[in-house]
Amino acid sequence: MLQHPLLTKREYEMRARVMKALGHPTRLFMVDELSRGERCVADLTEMVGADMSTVSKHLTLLKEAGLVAGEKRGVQVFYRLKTPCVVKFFECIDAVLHAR
Amino acid sequence: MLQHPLLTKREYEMRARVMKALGHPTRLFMVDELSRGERCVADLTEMVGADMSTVSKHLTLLKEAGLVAGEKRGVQVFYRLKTPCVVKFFECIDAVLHAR
DNA sequence: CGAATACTTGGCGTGTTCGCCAAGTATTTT
DNA sequence: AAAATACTTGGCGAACACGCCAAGTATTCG
Repeated sequence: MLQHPLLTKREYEMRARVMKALGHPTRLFMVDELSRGERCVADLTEMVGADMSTVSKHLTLLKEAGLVAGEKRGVQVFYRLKTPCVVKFFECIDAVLHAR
Repeated sequence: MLQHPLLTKREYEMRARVMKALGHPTRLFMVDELSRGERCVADLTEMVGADMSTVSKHLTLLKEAGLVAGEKRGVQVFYRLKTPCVVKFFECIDAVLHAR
């Protein structure tokens, strides 16, 4: 990374942060689910089967990575996928998995 | 994840493992570099600027995730990218980053 | 205003990741 | 066979991630 970096160190760090955000089964599930439409935290919590605080933290992490956005409507917060291209990752990942 | 999972829990775990492997700046750099052609560990070590043992462990992790393959030739080990489609992730990631 | 609902945030224990150093293996060279 | 090169593996401390519970905030409803 010292000599002739293709990108800067900081750029790789930023990219890594996005990939890291997707590196958890629960967050991957939520992204998959959000690709079908917006969901509120309570719905996701029920689907995931964890504490709501845990789900909320996962969503915060995804939001900080720039992958989702949340909008408060009344007492609920609805999350949606900001960058649907992420869904295309899955095809490639499955190719990786099947090639083993 | 309990009710009506789009995929099984295990499938999300397997996918997460692949994404996790890409969730580190050094590994992301190496994948990027390997997309240009095979490289031996010493070359990558010099580029990354870390201990060779560290780089070797990163490569092992990428290999276990199914992303790269290593081939020993003489005293060197050359790594190559097994699934070039991973490179396409970067476009989307940058879209995510620029959309913030 | 008080209670209820839907979330977020703080804190904490546990487990995982990451980096280096040191030691081990394998291949080539002398 | 000994030395050198190119790795890999083990071990260890520091930092980070993850889960739950408890407490806090915000909005709505009676």
